[in-house]
Formats: sequence, structure tokens, C-alpha cells
Amino acid sequence: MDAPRKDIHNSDIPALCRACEARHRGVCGALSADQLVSLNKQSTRKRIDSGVELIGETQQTDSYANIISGVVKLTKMMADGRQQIVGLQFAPDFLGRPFRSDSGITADAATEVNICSFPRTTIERMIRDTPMLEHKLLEQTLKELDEARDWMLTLGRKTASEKVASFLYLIATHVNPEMDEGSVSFELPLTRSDIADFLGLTIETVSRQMTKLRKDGVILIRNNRKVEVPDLTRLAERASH
Amino acid sequence: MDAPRKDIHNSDIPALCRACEARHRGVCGALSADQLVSLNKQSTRKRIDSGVELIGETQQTDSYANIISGVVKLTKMMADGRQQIVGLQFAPDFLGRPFRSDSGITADAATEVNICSFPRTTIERMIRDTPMLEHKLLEQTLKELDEARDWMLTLGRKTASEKVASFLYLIATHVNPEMDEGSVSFELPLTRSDIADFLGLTIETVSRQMTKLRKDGVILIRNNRKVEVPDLTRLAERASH
DNA sequence: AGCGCGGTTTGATCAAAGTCAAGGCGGGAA
DNA sequence: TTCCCGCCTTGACTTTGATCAAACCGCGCT
Repeated sequence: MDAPRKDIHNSDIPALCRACEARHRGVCGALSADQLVSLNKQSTRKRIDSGVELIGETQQTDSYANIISGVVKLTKMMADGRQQIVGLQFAPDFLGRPFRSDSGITADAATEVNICSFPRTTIERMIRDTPMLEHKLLEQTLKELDEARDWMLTLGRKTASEKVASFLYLIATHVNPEMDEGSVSFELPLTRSDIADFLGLTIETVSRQMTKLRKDGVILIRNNRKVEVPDLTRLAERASH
Repeated sequence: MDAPRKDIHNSDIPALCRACEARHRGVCGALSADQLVSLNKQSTRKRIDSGVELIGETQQTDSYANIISGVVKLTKMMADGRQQIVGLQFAPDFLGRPFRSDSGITADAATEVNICSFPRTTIERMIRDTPMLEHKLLEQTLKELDEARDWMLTLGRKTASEKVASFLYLIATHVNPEMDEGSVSFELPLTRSDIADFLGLTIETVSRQMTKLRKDGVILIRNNRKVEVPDLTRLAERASH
């Protein structure tokens, strides 16, 4: 609803950047050395400010990208302004939708985001040449489908406090993968308003449930963004996992 | 929660069935004649009664299938019994999850269902041999992901009456594809209880909203299952599409 | 016909989350 | 420092949908 924002900072890093290469390996794997070099030649590293739109009304999907750092939110909006975040993407997720451009989703940087992007044509040619790449893509898509369906259960059947606990648990475990108990501390990548749009709640309800979790000793709120979870298991219980 | 049900009727149709072949073309496409014959040789047609579990606790995912007719519901359940339908699959969708078995979803026949199933090994070998098959799979997965995300908006941000209207609109347009206005009549593939689990509501609320839509002249209810929509556009408005 | 049963509708009441309205807190600019 | 602005929290009240309870309806059975 704001004025179109397009201030993507292209930091003009030389085309062949080693950091990107590492990410390409991580996400795409199975590319030949030749392909990797050619991908790097055509890739550009970009830093995107929090809040800037990556894909949507103002920004065409003429490129694909790997997320190097930061969090991207995928949002669906209704005509009257109600909106729902339908997915969060973290590094090293692949960004941009193959073989389909619209689907009514916009992608915005939730935090400051670094991506490594390359032109649509490059990646699509590589997909044709390398079945393994398509296989990787299928795997990421299946992962996203699983996540979407998990979240449908949260949206449809959990109470407000379970929802907020579920969100915190999601972030906590994403910050420290392969951790499912003990103590974690992390920075929330979303504002209260984003959290509300992710959970299908209002900001007031999110706030109230956060203070309730704090008063019950399940979490500590250092400042609005920084949260500490002394016992992940207890949080998981609150989320009804 | 009921006793395990396993009464799948294998109707012992000879392995090579023409009806199935048609479906294989529809879903998988791009198979060579040889592959198609071999697929048909190993495929079995099955009729499954409404309510029977296809994939889940009691039934292993040792096979894949094409849906020939009927509706399959994908359900996620919480420990305390709350459940959410996370997807509906119609003919000619592909059923069964490649490269992953669990993910906590069960698939049940919502109506009487006819499927054409073949062993896991067969389809996985073919996928390795035929990149185009994997491409088709990716396309169906992307379609399911889109649907899931559409539904997340419905679950998170719509009111009860918008939800019910959205559901009816979904079924109406699925029964008659490429129709988006005028009059339609159809049979609901789900009970009120299933509809409630799909919409994240209770059966009472679903019922009340249905009668409201009826009283407002948006729908006619012939009997519990049969519904007529005189004007699809009006239904779409009620759904806030 | 009368009975019973599952699924559905309807009504009365209640609780959870939304809305409206203040106020607080923190960080940046003057 | 002080002010300001955005974001967050808190409180009072309202609304939506859940819960509890009863009746209804179509249908197969005896």
C-alpha cells in the first residue's frame, strides 16, 4: 500500500564471488564445475534493506536468487487490506518461482537480506541440462509444502497462545537447527505486526500472549526483538507440538 | 481413532487396464510407449470405500497411485484429537509422496474413490530414467503449494461466512472448471464435520453459515449433500475473492 | 408402521480474540 | 538534554465463533 520502493543496493561486487559459490553448492549441488563457474559469472550479489519488495507488484520476477543471509516473508493480500504471511524463507533457500510468475504472492525482505541473484534464462537453461537441479528444486518445494501444511494446522486449530508459542518455537529451532531442548537466545526477524499476519491474529493479541509467556517464565524478553528461551521443551509444550 | 480399517477392495482387474492408461497419460505425460506399457502391467485398479485410510498409521506408503475418481482428503491431527484437513485431491491428481514417507499426514477417501496404483519401486525407477516425469511431479507439487497457501489466507484471515463461501466456491469451480459465473449444481464431497475440519471451524458454525447463505439466496440446499448455486459471482463475493 | 441412528440444524450461553483508545518505551534528530 | 515518532503494551468493552444441549430429519431395519 506504500509508495513503490525500489531502492535495491547493488553493491557491484565482481561477478565471481566466492561466498556465492559456496551457497550455490549448498542449494543446488550436483552442478558441474563448468556450470558453477558460468553461474558465478552471471550472478550478482545484492544487499536489500528490510521492508523492500523482492517479488510482486513493483518488482518483476526476471531473476532467481539464493538467500545468503536474512529472512524473506511471502505474503498474500486481500482487496480490503487483510493480509497473511504464507511462508518465511531463510538462507540458503532458493528464491523465485520456476515456471510460473504470478500466484498473487509478494516477497519482501523482513530483515536486511543478502541474496545472490542470476537471470531467469541462465537457471532455466541449467535446469534443462541438469536433471539433478530439478530434483533439488522438487525437494525444496516439497519442504515448503510440508511447512505450509504444518502451518495450516496452526492457523486452523490452535489457540492464540499456542500460535505465538509455535511461532517462537519455529524461530528458535531455525536459529539453532538440531536443537530441541535446553536454552536458546535469538533475535526475532519479524515485527509484532508481521507476527500477527503470520499467525492470523492482531498485534494486540500477539503482545498479550507474549507477556503471558513471559509472566509464566517460558520466555524472557530482553527488548522487543531479543528473546531468550530457558527451556525449549516447555515452549514446545505451550505450542502443543 | 476408530478401529483400524483395511478393507480395500482390490477388484482384480487385469493388470493392463485402458482406463488407467488414459490417466497415466493425463498426469505423467511424456512417458515412452514402452514405459507406459510397463507401468500398466504393474498397475492395479482399486476401489476404496468412503472413510477408508489410504496412507497413514495403518497403511504403509509402499505404492503410488493416480486418482481416477472421487475425492481424497489429507489430514493432520494433534495429540488431543483436534484435526485440520490440509488438502483435497481430485482426479487426476497423483497420490503419494516421493522421496519421503512420513510428514504426519494421513490420506483418507472422502468419497468412494477409484485409484490406479503401482509399486513404489516402479515409479521411482521411471523417475530416474525420465526427467520429464520429475518435471510433472514438480508441477503438481507447485500447484499443491499454491493451493495450500491460498488456503492459509482463508484460514488465517477470513470470517466464518467467508470461509464457508470459499469452500463452496472451491468445490463449485472444481466440479465445473473454466466456469466462473452463472449457475452450478453439485454434490458436496465432504460431511459437515469434514468441512469444519477443512475450514478450522465447528460443525455448528458451518451449519449456521450454510443456512445463512441459503436464507440470503446465495445457495439452495436440495438435501444435506446436494447444493445449487444460482450465481457463482455472488458466491465469489461472499468468499471475498 | 414404528424404531433407532448418524448426521444436521437450531437455540441459549460463554469465552476467546478483536476493536477502540490510552499510554509507555526507546532510539534518533535537533 | 528534550522532543518526537514508530512500535509495542495495557485496559475496557464488544463481537465472533465455540460450547453445551436439545430437537430434527432422512433412512435403513425390524
